[in-house]
Amino acid sequence: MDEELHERIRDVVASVPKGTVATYGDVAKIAGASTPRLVGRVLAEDGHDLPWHRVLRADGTPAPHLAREQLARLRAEGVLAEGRRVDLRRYRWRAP
DNA sequence: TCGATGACTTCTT
DNA sequence: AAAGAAGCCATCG
Repeated sequence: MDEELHERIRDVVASVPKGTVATYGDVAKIAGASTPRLVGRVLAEDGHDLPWHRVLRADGTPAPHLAREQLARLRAEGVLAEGRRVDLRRYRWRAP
């Protein structure tokens, strides 16, 4: 069932270390999702208990409606964002 | 069944 | 650099 994929995505998001961020594409790739859209969809549905704020887009810019909350939470974890863009070169998470 | 939508990415103009 | 289009998967009317 797709629950496994769901679970895998949640696991990957939960595996992102504090003070670090990951892109949807990376999460999708690591979790085994065929497309990053699935990650976004899963987070929108079951991401309420996950550090979804550590997941950004490929450009380092979060979604428009979440940007405010996202950047605030990231900043609280030590991730400094320039305007509404995060320095992925610096904070991007690397899979072990 | 078909068409539209969305926490996306990448290529081409 | 900025904008448009295509590709992708799941859900909803």
